[in-house]
Amino acid sequence: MSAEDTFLTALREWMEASMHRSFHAFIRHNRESDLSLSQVNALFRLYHHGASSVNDLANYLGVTMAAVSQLLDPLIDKGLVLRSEDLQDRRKKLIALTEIGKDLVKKSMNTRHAWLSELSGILSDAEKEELLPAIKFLNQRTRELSVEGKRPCEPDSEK
Amino acid sequence: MSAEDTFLTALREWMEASMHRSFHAFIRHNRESDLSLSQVNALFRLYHHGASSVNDLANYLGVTMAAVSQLLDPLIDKGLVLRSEDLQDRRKKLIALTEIGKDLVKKSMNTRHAWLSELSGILSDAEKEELLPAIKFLNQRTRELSVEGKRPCEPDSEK
DNA sequence: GGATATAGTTAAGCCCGTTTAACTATTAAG
DNA sequence: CTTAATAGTTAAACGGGCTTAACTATATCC
Repeated sequence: MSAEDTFLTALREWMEASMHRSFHAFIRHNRESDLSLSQVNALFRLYHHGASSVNDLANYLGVTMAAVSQLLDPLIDKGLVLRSEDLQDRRKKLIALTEIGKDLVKKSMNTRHAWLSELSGILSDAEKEELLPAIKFLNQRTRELSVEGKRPCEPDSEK
Repeated sequence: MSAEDTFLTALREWMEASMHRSFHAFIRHNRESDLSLSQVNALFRLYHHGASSVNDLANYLGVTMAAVSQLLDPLIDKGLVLRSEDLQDRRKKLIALTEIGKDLVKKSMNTRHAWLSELSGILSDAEKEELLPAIKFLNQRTRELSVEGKRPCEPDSEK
């Protein structure tokens, strides 16, 4: 097994375990909220990508603009999201998170990642100190990957 | 900021970025398949937890047994899952992944984690070698965490 | 043995997220 | 100016996932 493969295998194992642990919390949390999966995904997209058009969100979520337009209404009513005109092109609308919306996303992420505290709990201070640089390094290099904002998503349909 | 906080913050940032990158691929992949979210979750549960009863799956998914019983039918038709009697308690059924089912889960995970290859690609061999012990260590300690979780499927083959 | 509880399936009906289609408004093209 | 294309909204209809309720079968308790 090459060094490349060993590294990828270890990384994949870490991701599988992480996703599995985070996912259950996510599904349950989502079911308890009165938001649909698409609504939650839209909020996360806005959180990571910044203000977007309805079309962007539709492409990202893989649904029609009509669906997005409708799923946004309750989000606006709840004050999670703001819908304003794009001054460059007045056909477009700019969808953006409000502070309340951002808080909700952060809270949701913390629920998903509650198990990380548990993990942190069984590590000694020395171990954490030793791991920290590696994690920070991974974060930094991941940020460099295909910089956000490059392209909302792949145009799988003609666009 | 305490060492504990610094560590947790770094870990959380890593998880947020990972989840965000993996999630889009997951949603799209899921939408393209003709499986519902619950069906996919059931398959993942079976993969990580091993053979389960209908009741177990219902609790895990947060739905009724009736729902599980119905969502399993197509999975059995497709040959992804096997439904057999529990010899200890003949009221129960044992739901288990077939080889085809395991392959599908693995394939799905690889799609989700495709971006890891991209990450690996921008790292030098020296960097990977330096990161490897930290990742392996995290994997090991995470495995110890498992209170709820059972053993995953034996990692028999690599794809 | 008889009563009750648990595990699972089936069918009917509901809910709600999505699509389709029709419409408005703005921009771009000829 | 006229025509076509793009962005978004709205309403109606569809479809699928879930629940409830009724039923079968096995296990447990007295």
